[in-house]
Amino acid sequence: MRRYAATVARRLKRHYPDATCSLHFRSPLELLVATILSAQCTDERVNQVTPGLFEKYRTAADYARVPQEELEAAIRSTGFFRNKAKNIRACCQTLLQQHGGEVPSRMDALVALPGIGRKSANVVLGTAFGIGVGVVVDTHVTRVSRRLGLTEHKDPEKIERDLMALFPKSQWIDLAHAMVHHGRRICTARKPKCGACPFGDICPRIGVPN
DNA sequence: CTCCCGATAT
DNA sequence: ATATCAGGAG
Repeated sequence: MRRYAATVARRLKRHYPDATCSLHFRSPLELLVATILSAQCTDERVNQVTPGLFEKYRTAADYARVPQEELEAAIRSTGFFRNKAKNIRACCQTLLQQHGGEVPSRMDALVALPGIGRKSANVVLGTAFGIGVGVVVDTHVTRVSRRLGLTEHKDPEKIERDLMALFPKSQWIDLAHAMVHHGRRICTARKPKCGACPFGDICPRIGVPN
């Protein structure tokens, strides 16, 4: 299984060598906000909203004092806009009260923020700070990992443990980015392009829908 | 488990 | 019409 995982890692690296976070951001705070917006929403849609958002609100203090309805209107098209606006505001209020207005670079502090779960914390740690304390397990990583037979689990935290056991820590950040890109381009949820898949010869679920 | 929710592909 | 999109909270 470890040998198989190494093969998967090598091919992912070969086919998605420049895979990186596709959310647009210039600071840990911008990535934190973009990550909250990305829940059940395409990164492409988030990237249409964030330029105007980041121009208008620059600091945690800006988000902490913006009226709820004003922020809702600015992020409406990303869906779940009431929850997301509430979380961004509460999140930034906590940043001001407990972290000097800065985004913390520790897992325990990040997951304690309202609206930030383990997945979002892993995104911020890995992409903004270069710290791979875990593996980002989102909808794409879940689907790709299961189809490739790297895990049998459905619970993201159990999938994360399986991936952490199968791949060396040095690969965790790039691994998730590559899997996300693979999940978007080839191993799609609805109609996977198995004919064009680089794992066509080794995938246990090649041609098997869902 | 349910709810939150708009935009897009199928 | 329905499934899905870099989820999280109650």
